[in-house]
Order: sequence, then structure tokens, then C-alpha cells
Amino acid sequence: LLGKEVRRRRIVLNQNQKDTLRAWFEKNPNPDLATRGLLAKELGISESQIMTWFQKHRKIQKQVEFEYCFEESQAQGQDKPKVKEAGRSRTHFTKFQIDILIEAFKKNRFPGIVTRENLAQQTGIPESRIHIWFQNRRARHPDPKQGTQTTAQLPQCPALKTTDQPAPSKTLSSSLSVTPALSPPNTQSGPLDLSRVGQKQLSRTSVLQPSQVVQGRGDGQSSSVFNGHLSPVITPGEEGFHTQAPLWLPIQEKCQDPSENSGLAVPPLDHSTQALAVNQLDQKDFAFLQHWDEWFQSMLTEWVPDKEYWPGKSELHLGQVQLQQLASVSHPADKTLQQ
DNA sequence: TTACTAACCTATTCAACGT
DNA sequence: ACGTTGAATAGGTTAGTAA
Repeated sequence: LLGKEVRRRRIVLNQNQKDTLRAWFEKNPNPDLATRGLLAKELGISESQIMTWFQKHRKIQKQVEFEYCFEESQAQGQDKPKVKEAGRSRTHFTKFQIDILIEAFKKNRFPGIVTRENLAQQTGIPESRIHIWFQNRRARHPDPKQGTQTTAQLPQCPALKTTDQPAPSKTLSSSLSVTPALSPPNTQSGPLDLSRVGQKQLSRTSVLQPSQVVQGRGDGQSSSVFNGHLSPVITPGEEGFHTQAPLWLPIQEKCQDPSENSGLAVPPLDHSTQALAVNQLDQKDFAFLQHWDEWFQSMLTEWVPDKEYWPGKSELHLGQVQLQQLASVSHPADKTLQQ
């Protein structure tokens, strides 16, 4: 926004690069670090870009395979033997390297590409490994400055806790995948397992990316408020779940270093700003949100975990009625909801 | 303007390795 | 066997680029 570092400049692979990558992918969809390095040299792009490309294509291939299996599976002789990568290699960082990384982490938990590359140069560690290191570090060392609330409490930064799905305004805007807004808590990967609640964390509550927290759509609409509002924080209670809706989520995005974080994090929104955001809603908006919250809560209180109903990873099969219900309460002013 | 997709994120799991 | 932690995966969003 202000010329600060954002993310790695997006490149567009040329045909030759794509062909080469595809050829390598066919030979081995899981190249190790050394192989990726070689490829990177050959193609003139970075190893982490190679890594990203392969990650994406593994996903795509899985999806394709799944669809293929779904269509003509049963009879055919199951999946072909895949190229199995030899044991996962593990990078060993020296204390010197770790010290540098930890220092950098203290300064900024979300280093942009420039910082990561600087660190790579300082430490001699490939940038992609540094990226992974920061991911792991963030996951395992929650920011102490974010307070000591548990994840079941009010959302905290840099990540805004929500239910495990995006807010309806987003959800509905893309392909009417209504599942998210109606998903019961912690069910993205299957039935709710209450035994785990309260241990490490509420499993499968998703966390918005820093950039997802407050970023409006730039169209003057109060989507950010919607985002916060429509994401009830669901806490397990003795008799089920309690939502904390309606929620005017106190968004306190905290950039580590505004001058050079990845640029995905957004500046903190102080309380006056929040209040303003809320006040800016007109009565129609407010009535709608109240209506939504009531409906949402009623849906949640009616919901009963049913193992048969949540068999696997993803889909929640909703009845037509629920879909229509959801659609019918779309905010008239929010065009994205109309879709 | 829209579709595509690289770059990025969290959450979770796998697995190497030191104890 | 277990804890730590690097690597991988799943599932998502953001934003730059080409059509």
C-alpha cells in the first residue's frame, strides 16, 4: 500500500518453464531440496518458487485422481504405484543460524520476501526453508504480546479466530458453497471430538490470515464488519456449544513491523475505529445483522452432532431448505451475498 | 472486467533425530 | 518411547497478470 514490502513479486512461468516442470513432475512429483535447487538453476527461478509450483500441482493431481476414481473407479485395478520419495530429508540448523532466525522472528513474525532472502544470505539456509521455519515457529510459538487468552475466547491477533469457515459474505460470493456458514464447530475434518477440546487448542478453528482480518473490499461497504460479525466464536460448553454472537469482534491486528512485514498484515484497528465501523452501519444493516445472528444461533442450537452425517473431510450435505433459508436472509445491500 | 494462478496463510500431520 | 522440530499436506485467501 505504501510501497512497503509486500510479497514476492508474482512471476508468470513461460511455456518452456512449464513444460520442464511438468516433465519433472511426471518423473517425480516430490522432488527433494537438492533436485528443486537444480531445477531452479536450470529454469532461472528460485527454489521456493519451484516448491510452490510442485505443491500446487500435487494438489491438482490429487484432485484429478479423485475425480477420475470417482467416475470410473470401482472395477479398475486400483491406483498405480507412485514414485515414492526416499525418506524425508531434514535440514539441520546450527545454533548460529537458529539465533539469527530467532532474532528475526522477535522483530517480525511475518517476514516478507526481502527479509527472508536477507536471512537466507546471512545464514546460508535456502529461502524456502526459512519460510517454512517461520511457519513452524508461528504455529508453535504464539505471540505473547497477543495476550494469554485461549483460542476459545475472543479472537486475537494477528489471527482472528472464527468458526472454521469464512464468513457468509465471502462464502456466498463464491459458488454458493454454503457449507461454511453452517458448519458445526470443529467439523472440517470430521466429527467433533470433544475429548480434545481444551487440550492443545480448539482443533480446526481456522484463523484468518493477517490480511484477511480487516481488509475491506475497498468499495465502501462494511464487509469487514460483516466478516467479524458473522463469525461466531463457538466455545464448547457443558451442554453443547455457546456462540458469542452477535459479535463485534475487537480486531487488534498487530503488525510486527509495519515498515517491513509481508504487507499482508494490516495495521491495528483501535477501539475508536471499531466503534466507528459499527456506528457506520445503518439501521438496515443492523437489523439484518441481528436477524442473521438470531437465525445463526438458532441453527447452532438445533444442530446435533451426528457422526453419520460428518463422515469425512469436507462436505456437509445440507438440505435444500437450509440452503434456501440461508439465501433468503442475504443482505439486500450486499451484492456478493446475492450470488 | 474476469479468470487464472503464484504467493501467501493457518492448522494439522508426518517423520527424523536426539535424549 | 518420547519430545522437539523440519517438512509436507489440506484447505483456504490475496493479489498480479493475461485474455
